Amino acid sequence: MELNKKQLVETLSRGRNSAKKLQNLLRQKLNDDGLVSVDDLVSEISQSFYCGLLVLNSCDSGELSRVPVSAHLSSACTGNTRRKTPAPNVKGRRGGYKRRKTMDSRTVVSDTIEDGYAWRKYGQKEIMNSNFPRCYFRCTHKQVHGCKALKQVQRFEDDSHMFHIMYFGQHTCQSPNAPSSPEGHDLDSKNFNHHNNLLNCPLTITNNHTAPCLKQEELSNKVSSPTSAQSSSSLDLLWKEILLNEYECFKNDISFDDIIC
DNA sequence: TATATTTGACCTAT
DNA sequence: ATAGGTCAAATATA
Repeated sequence: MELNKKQLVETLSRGRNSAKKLQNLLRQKLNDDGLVSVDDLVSEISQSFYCGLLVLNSCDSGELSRVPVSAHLSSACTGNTRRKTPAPNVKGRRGGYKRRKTMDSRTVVSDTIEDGYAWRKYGQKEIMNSNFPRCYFRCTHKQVHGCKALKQVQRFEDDSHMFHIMYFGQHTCQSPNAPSSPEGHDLDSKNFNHHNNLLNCPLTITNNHTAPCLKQEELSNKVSSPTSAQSSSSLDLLWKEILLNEYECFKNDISFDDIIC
């Protein structure tokens, strides 16, 4: 594990440096119209790598802290009082829970919890050694279509803009809001080279020990058309370098659960 | 009124 | 014993 962590630190560092290079390159090449959104996106990429490094470092130092829960994820603490009287004893009516295995799960690092699907929140928990609560969602169409898709969202420790999102199970519903490439459908590893999609893709990690995948999400509304800014072969090379860095993590069989202590 | 959210209680795995 | 995942009553909102 120690060796894996070292490899991960090196890989993330290289990825972050590559993103920085790309950012500098874009600043030279783009006009003012395209600069803002693309620049923001590259900053996010760089920030993602930085977050990963921070998480690793915080694991090493063992630093723990408790800070107030963010209002964004936890509007729970609004002072509203609920259940003035204790709930009746319902022991015996519940049971059958199974702690979920991490297999068949997918992890997404994104700056938004939106993914095009309709989710219904069913729980929230304070997590040990974590500044932010973990929120639990299930598909809104569970009742109608029996859709078993689940989602957990937790904000990153050291960066209030990024979310660690874990998906469990596949969407079996036909949600009208569902994106064309739902998160439940892992892309083939061939798509790793499809750089036209990459500007819009937050980092996705699968736990089923298959090839890494990338996910199309709604960051598309934040960035200008990738094709307009990617004619340069040097840009292609930089993107490939960033993606190869990501791929190396999984070639070495490092799962995200290993990173998040 | 229907649907969604909040949150304490309950349950299982470790 | 504890942490994390889920349930479900109470409450909020459209």
